[in-house]
Amino acid sequence: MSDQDIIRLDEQLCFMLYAGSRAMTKAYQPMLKELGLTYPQYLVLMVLWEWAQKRPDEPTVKALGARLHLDSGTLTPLLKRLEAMGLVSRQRDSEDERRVFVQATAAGCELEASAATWLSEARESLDGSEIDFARLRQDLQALMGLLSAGDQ
Amino acid sequence: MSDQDIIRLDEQLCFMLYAGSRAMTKAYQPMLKELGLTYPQYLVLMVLWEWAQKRPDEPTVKALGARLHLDSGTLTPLLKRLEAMGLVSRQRDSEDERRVFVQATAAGCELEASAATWLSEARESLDGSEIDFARLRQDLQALMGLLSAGDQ
DNA sequence: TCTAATTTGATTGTGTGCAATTTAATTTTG
DNA sequence: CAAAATTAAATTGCACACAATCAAATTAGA
Repeated sequence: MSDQDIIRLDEQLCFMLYAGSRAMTKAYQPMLKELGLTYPQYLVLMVLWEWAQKRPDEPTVKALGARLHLDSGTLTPLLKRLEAMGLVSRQRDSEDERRVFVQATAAGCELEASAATWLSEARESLDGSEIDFARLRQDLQALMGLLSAGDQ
Repeated sequence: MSDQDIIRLDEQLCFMLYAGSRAMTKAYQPMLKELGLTYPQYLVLMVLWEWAQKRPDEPTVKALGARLHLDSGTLTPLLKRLEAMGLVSRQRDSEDERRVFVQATAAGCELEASAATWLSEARESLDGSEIDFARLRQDLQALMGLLSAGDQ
């Protein structure tokens, strides 16, 4: 394979991932506008909803960052905005004051139902698509594993 | 399927796309640091390299935006930075002064060889992976088509 | 022709991402 | 126990993304 073909083919995967991610964000805009959230804010809330239901412990900023692959430089201001909106509460751990617990408030949890309704409607409109979404998700997960093999 | 399962499953695809895109960006950092570029700057140059070789016309900001799904609010400052680095030239069309032609300079074109070398080495290290990259790319392309069906 | 609509970039403002640094708290070591 | 190392958030600075708006140029219509 020539060097020029390599750079062309390369564009196909790294660029499709980049463009696909932004296209997905755009597809969520109608719902996000209704909820008054940005896409990353929605992802954070989604993790907090799941945490509230399935895990006994409260997530710290660090745990949230590990789940979303985001660092405190991104999460701290984002969480402060969610807190200002009354959707999230932040509380420093009294046992270890370096840590900050994060939790969805009642108002934050109420958004889950609206999101779920909107999503199940959106999903219906995708029925009949040729795309194997489960396989795509699995491939992306495998790719993540490969790409982040070197990370801590 | 319950509403709660829907919101859980949903996370798997929209989030994997979001995280996967950023993981890919991270994987390119060693090369990008060497070239002194950001990831979006690299994507822009990649399109300009391809344009220089395969198309007779010069791309305008609009054409570049259409190819990358980016608008002028993102491209204008990015292109100005590339211009300041001497990697790109911008010239207003004298026939229609609303349009601005963009071109990689000689210095900008020289980066292609380094990128190609780095990529072919990186690709070797992925040999033996279970992932079907061509299929993944095609699935992403199909998804893009589905998601951006409503866009102009 | 003369105005209205359209097109193209540029600008502005908000919100991420992330590298690098700082600060404060905790744990490890000598 | 005290100094050093480590850890968790926060802060800072830069570069995207993108909605909304603006300004200039062109095209279309009456």
